[in-house]
Amino acid sequence: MKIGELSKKSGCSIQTIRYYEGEGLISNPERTGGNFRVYSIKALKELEFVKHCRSLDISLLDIKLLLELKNKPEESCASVNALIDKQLSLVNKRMKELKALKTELQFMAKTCVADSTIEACGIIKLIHKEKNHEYSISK
Amino acid sequence: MKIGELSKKSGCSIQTIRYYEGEGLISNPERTGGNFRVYSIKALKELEFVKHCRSLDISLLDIKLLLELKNKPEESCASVNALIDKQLSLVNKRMKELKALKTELQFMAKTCVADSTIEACGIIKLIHKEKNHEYSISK
DNA sequence: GTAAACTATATAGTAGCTATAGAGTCAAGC
DNA sequence: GCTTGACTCTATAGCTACTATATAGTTTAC
Repeated sequence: MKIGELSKKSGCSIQTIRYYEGEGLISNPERTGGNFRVYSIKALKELEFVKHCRSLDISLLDIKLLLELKNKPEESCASVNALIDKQLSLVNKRMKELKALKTELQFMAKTCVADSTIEACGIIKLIHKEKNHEYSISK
Repeated sequence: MKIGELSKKSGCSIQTIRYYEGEGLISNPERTGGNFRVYSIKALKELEFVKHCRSLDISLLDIKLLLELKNKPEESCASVNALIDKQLSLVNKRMKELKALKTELQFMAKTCVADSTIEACGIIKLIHKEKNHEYSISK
């Protein structure tokens, strides 16, 4: 198949496929006489692996690492494990941040009574007042 | 004060301060004879406003919008409100995604029994098998 | 034979910074 | 007066993971 078909089957854009090739995440395809890329089912599998890793938010660099590890099937899988753990703690960290963000934004939303003017708007004042200290709910 | 002091007081890097200036998020400072930037407390306040917005993950574009709104104190604050609401739904969306991610990563972590080989590692297999369907916990 | 659909490469743009190169400025100490 | 070190200046490139564009060549259908 050509790149357009691979794109449809994989759900990756044509640009992204070429980009992944350039980054060495999928193997270089054969070419037709007219220099068009030709892909096999194996290539689709490769691409799907990368795509799934990306859906897990694994960085391209780490995906490369995983691919290298896949080529050493006899080695300990501790490194694969470590990578997933790292990914998990990344996700946990970002979730914490988002939760704090959410609380603060909700607090802001509450301080604005609709149909007021910007001058009187609680939100702008809030952004000004708050600095390093907590958004003083109590006290 | 000069940019180094402003950087320390605000917690923004020197580069970032110059970048914000270029983007029009803080006003252009006076210059000394030797072309050094000179800042006042007002400038520090401006920078803190931007920084606080950034800590709320508000985009530079939206911060610009907020700054414009601040200059029209007599207008309705509905737009400020809308901006915060937009930000909130963004955060909610990302939190959902992260939760799904977390569940999947945790599932993966469980499938790996330490000290196995990569060949036998459940994680790599999992990344291969999973496609569009759920990571079949039940069934 | 030609027009539409597809593909190729190269390059620039996105967000929000950070890092670097190369040069100029300023204050303190000798 | 001169040097040294700390600071600042601008301009440019780099980061991640793509997306978009320009320009050109290739296939396929009618």
